Amino acid sequence: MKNYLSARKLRKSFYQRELVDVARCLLGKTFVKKDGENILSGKIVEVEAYHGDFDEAAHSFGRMTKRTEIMFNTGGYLYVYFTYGAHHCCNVVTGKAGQGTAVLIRAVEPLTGINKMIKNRFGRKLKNEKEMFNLTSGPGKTCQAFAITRNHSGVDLTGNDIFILNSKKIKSKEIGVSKRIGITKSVDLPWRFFIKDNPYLSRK
DNA sequence: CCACGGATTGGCT
DNA sequence: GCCAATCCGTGGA
Repeated sequence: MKNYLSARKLRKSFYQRELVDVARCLLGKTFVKKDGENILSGKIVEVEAYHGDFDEAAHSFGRMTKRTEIMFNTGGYLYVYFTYGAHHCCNVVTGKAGQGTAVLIRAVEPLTGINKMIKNRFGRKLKNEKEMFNLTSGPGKTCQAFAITRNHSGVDLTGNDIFILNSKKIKSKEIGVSKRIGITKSVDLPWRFFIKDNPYLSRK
């Protein structure tokens, strides 16, 4: 197997930059979770940005609560929330203390630990090849495949459990931009970013 | 204490 | 394409 995991771990200085810059730069990077014997990893192919100051769709908008406290920390931590009584979604906290800025990981392309991801998602083997593209093609799916729950909210991304590895920067012309998905407020902000034509996107 | 709605998903029409 | 499932965070009484 190609050694996807030899690259260097992203440091706090990467995360503590401006929200949208971090969001775009996260595309193509390798999201990693150590899981006992397994190393689960995937290439980040779709993200969305959320901002506490003026973005009404953000959980951090207007107020800090116990749940969203981690979003107001300095960049470089994980924020995980539970929604619709069924799904977890994970975010990368960015920027400076007090900003309430974070990037939602919406989809990844599986790289290593794929059999474990399949087990976590479906509890069985794949029925067909097509199901590979249903493994991590959404924020809830990705958390399920990586077995990430709100117990992981607050994890330090410069630690050894969950982190992101550097990679070559994705070219601007390869990055698609759109409005965010599934929200009802601040719907017009063009803050969804994705790698064009990647088969693991949550939608085209 | 109670009511309400959600940064989604998958199944059914 | 439409919509129910399902639990918890949040805010108001």
